[in-house]
Amino acid sequence: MRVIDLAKKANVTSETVRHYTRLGLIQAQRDPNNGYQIYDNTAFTRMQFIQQSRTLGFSLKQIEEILDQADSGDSPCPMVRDLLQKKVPETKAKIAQLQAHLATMEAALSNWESMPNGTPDGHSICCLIEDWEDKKDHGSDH
Amino acid sequence: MRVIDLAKKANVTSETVRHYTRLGLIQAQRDPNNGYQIYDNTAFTRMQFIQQSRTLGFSLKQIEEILDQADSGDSPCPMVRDLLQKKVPETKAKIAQLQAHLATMEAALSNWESMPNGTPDGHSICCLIEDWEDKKDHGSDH
DNA sequence: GCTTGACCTATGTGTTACCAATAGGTTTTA
DNA sequence: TAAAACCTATTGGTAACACATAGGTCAAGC
Repeated sequence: MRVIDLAKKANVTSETVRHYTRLGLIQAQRDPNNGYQIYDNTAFTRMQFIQQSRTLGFSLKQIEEILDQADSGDSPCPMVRDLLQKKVPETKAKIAQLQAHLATMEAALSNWESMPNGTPDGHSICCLIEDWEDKKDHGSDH
Repeated sequence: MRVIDLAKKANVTSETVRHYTRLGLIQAQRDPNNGYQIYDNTAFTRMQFIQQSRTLGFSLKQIEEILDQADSGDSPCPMVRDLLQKKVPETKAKIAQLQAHLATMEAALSNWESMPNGTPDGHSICCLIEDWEDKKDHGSDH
């Protein structure tokens, strides 16, 4: 398989295949005639594995570690379990933050419905944001 | 005020102040003696405004547009309202995605409790991820 | 008077996971 | 045979800074 064949098979762009190859996540042989990258089914399997892992929220760096561990003969499973167990609370925190964020936006929008569009006068930049500002000091962002 | 004074007053790092200055979000005079940046209270007001806007989820690029519009004498309020109204559904979508993600992770973790740590044999990289893979095909991740 | 430490300057690099553009070589197809 | 579609490697872009570099400035203490 050449770049585009693997890309189509794995349903990604050619750039993504090249990117993973550059990072060493998948391996390729070289066609001696023209220097093209040649991929085999192992590469496709790894592509699938990478996509599974990305769906689970792993970064490419973490995936690299998982693959390295597997390549060196050790079972990456305990590591994977650990990583996921750490990701769960992180994801929960992110969700909570976004939800707080959303509440802030919706509160601002409903507050603003009754407010005029102030024309800047040198003191105020946007009365909507500045007036809303008085009502906070209880939500911490980050 | 010098960089660090404004930074302390606005509760950010000096780097952030310099960053905003480089982007033109806040303005500074130069001390003719040594070339240091000198900030006045307008800069502090804008720093506060920027932080308010960031809390509301605006990007620096959007904030730049808001400030530009205010600086050129137009009220940015309608634009701000529009931007926020667009952000609300985006944020809801992000939350939904993260929640789906979380459910995937938790399902994987509970599925894996009963599974062994496979040692890689050349066919399997991490049985946990690969076995779990069979059970999907119904959740689309972006 | 001089060193130390804390500050300042500008610039460049790193972060994430790619995408896009460049410039050039190769293969396929009409 | 020429154009279209592919390949190569390298570079720069994305967001919002953090950090490092190399050098200049300034206050205080010895």
